[in-house]
Amino acid sequence: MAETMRVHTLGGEDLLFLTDEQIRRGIEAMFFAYRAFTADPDLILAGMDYGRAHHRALHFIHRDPGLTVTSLLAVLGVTKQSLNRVLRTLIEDGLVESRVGRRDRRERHLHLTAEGAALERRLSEAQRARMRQAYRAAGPQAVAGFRQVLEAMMDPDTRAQYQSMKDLPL
Amino acid sequence: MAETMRVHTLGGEDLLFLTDEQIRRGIEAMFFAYRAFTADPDLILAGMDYGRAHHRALHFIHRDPGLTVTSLLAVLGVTKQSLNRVLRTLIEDGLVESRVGRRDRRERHLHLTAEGAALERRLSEAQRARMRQAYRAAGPQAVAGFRQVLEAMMDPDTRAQYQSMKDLPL
DNA sequence: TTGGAAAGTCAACAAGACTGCCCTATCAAG
DNA sequence: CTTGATAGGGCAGTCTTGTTGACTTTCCAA
Repeated sequence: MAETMRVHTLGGEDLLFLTDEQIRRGIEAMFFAYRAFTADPDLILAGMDYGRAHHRALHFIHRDPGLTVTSLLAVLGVTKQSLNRVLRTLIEDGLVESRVGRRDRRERHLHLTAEGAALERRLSEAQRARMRQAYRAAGPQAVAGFRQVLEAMMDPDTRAQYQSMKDLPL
Repeated sequence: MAETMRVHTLGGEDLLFLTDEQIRRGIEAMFFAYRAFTADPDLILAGMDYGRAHHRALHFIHRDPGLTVTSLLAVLGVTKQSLNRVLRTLIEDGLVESRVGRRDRRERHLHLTAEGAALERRLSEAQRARMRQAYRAAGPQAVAGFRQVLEAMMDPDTRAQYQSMKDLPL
């Protein structure tokens, strides 16, 4: 409340966008958009025994094949035990392969099987279709701003990780 | 995969931002940013008996005091039973007041008590602080783009609801 | 060689979503 | 005044996904 309607000017640029009300609008937009963002893959997963967590695991294994359980843990930001349950079902069902590390045999390196890659592609394509449509509707300049704000919102560690991921082969 | 690296030009404007890889980056940005977005309120809630669901209820009751249970249901997009559990604890703990409708006595109109408003403010301020910092870092043009993309991503019904909400008194 | 640290697994529990079914109170229309 | 629809609530049970705690296997360094 304190800042509501406090509008300034700085270097000739108005700061209307920093009003509490404007920020609240952004918060709500984030909530509604994220719900839509996850809706399509969730619908596909609903039939199977899988959920959103499986999708996330498939996504990051696809993006960085051979990554270890610990790395995946760090990216997903969940506990080892939580990930393990998800990973176990994916391995049992033959979607993910877990290979013992050759240099360090404590490590498990994760890869998608053909079947796993197929599901990943299906989920990913559903999600990308919505994203692509939103990008197309909003245009390149809006997309650039979208990405800027999202990056600025991340925790510094996550942001560093995110930015370094761009180097990975897709 | 089909569209990877397919870059076009349309009216002199490049469509690099529609590459599958670019869209994947957007998807990951969305995931990481949303995690940060909910982190601060979650931390506050962690100590109490409440969770994210309580925060959402408080937010929308604050934004639209006196709304009915059914309206709140529609906004949140959850089932009656799921909301009911949350609402019951909030009412029992004296954060939310449920008033019988005067025109239609079947309806329950929801209001925050002083205590409820205080918690809402505390949660909201934590979330807004991050948002404000991100907005400030990215600048007004980026913020406009951010909002455009998020709106384009929503389901049409949600978008209509979201856009009409701007008329509500805060 | 032995002891600590790291990687991963198993078991049990909690939050919060869901469905299905049942109930009351109220309203509105025939 | 009855009857059907609507608003709200409750109970039981399930599922996903997060948590903590305790355990095994493996590695490495003193």
